[in-house]
Amino acid sequence: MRVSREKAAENRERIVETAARLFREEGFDGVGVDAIMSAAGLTHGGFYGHFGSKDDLATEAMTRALQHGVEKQSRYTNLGDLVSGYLSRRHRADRANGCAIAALGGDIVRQGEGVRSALTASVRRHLDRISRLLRSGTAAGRRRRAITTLAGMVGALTLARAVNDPILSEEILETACDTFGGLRRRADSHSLKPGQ
Amino acid sequence: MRVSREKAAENRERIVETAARLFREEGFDGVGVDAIMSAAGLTHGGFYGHFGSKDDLATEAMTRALQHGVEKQSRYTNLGDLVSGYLSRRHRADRANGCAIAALGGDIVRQGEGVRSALTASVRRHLDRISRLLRSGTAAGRRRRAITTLAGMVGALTLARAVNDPILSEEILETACDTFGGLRRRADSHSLKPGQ
DNA sequence: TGTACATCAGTGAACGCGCGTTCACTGATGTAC
DNA sequence: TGTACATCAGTGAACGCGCGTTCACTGATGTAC
Repeated sequence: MRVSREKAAENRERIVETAARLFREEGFDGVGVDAIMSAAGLTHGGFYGHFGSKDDLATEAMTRALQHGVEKQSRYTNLGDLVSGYLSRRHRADRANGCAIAALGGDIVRQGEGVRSALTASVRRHLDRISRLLRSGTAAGRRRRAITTLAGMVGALTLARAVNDPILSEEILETACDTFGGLRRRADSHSLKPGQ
Repeated sequence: MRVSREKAAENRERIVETAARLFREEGFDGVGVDAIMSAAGLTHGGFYGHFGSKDDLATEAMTRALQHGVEKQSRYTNLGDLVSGYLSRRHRADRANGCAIAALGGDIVRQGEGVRSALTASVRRHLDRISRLLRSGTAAGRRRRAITTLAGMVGALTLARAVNDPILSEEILETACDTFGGLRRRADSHSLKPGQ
């Protein structure tokens, strides 16, 4: 059942993309080689013709997912849109196609250096991206705000997903969206009224 | 090799505490029943005398870890200390005894309802705690700031741990610490200088 | 208080299943002439 | 362009290991008298 080189390359590509989705959805240990290959429309035996090990695929798939994330953020031309896209109900519900840092951030510490380097590069680009969208302040100040904004986004999405209660989840999403997106920045950062 | 009831209760307790540490360090799938029991100074066979399944232990251990987290935060009397304790090098390095939300937040979505309910309760208590430490603003404003502060803390710790480069990690930790802890609140939230 | 027996916490071997990985095989693709 | 052969992408059975779980057994603890 040989397949054309072109088709084989497509298959490999599809395996990586499928894995990138499944890993984000189920975690690294939550999905097996068999499940990935099936989801890609192949059988598990062919896996090692494409990759040296499941770990190798994990590295490649994560790198891919992180790249997608950067590309997605690069489309935005203002911070409010970027943040409300990230902190949306859609993103909260769709782990499989969403931010790899939020989906697997906690597990990435235990992954190989390849994945961690890819993540670090991705974080840097996100920070540059956000920093560029900030309209005011010094370069250093914008850098700091980029860091706190990214941290706030990742943390808020993690919390909104982890929490059991839809109302609290919604509250987290909306509040973080308003604050980090810029709507409530001044109002929330310190008291409106003097006294106490 | 029967053991006194008191000793047996201690053993059970030690299993839960050990599991709470190991799960945070290695993830739910990263550590087996055998490893947990060994670390607790017992053999794996006795496990099912204490728990119905590994999942049952996971629920109990996570609940415990989350409680510890709330207790730890409750000791602080001002926000700056709380945040700089959370966003410290020590906490970054010590996943095993640190915040369960940051360590396992991404995996908790896939856990049972028991764990998620415990996490939700824990988030609520953290928010109340932080809200109470905020000195200024309306109740609603403090609530919002509590949410963005918690999100920022969790996200910053996750990023600082995940990132490969110690310098970037440090920068994230310090910036988030200053901003969410209150030191740079006004300076970062909007431009210091008019123009541009 | 002391003795005899029942209980049961913990032990370690064993089971079964799933998962990562290997391998002999198939048959379509690619290539040499 | 057509034919003959080599290559190799993909298949599916099989292997081995680890892990969650079970179980017969041990011997100290708890209890009844």
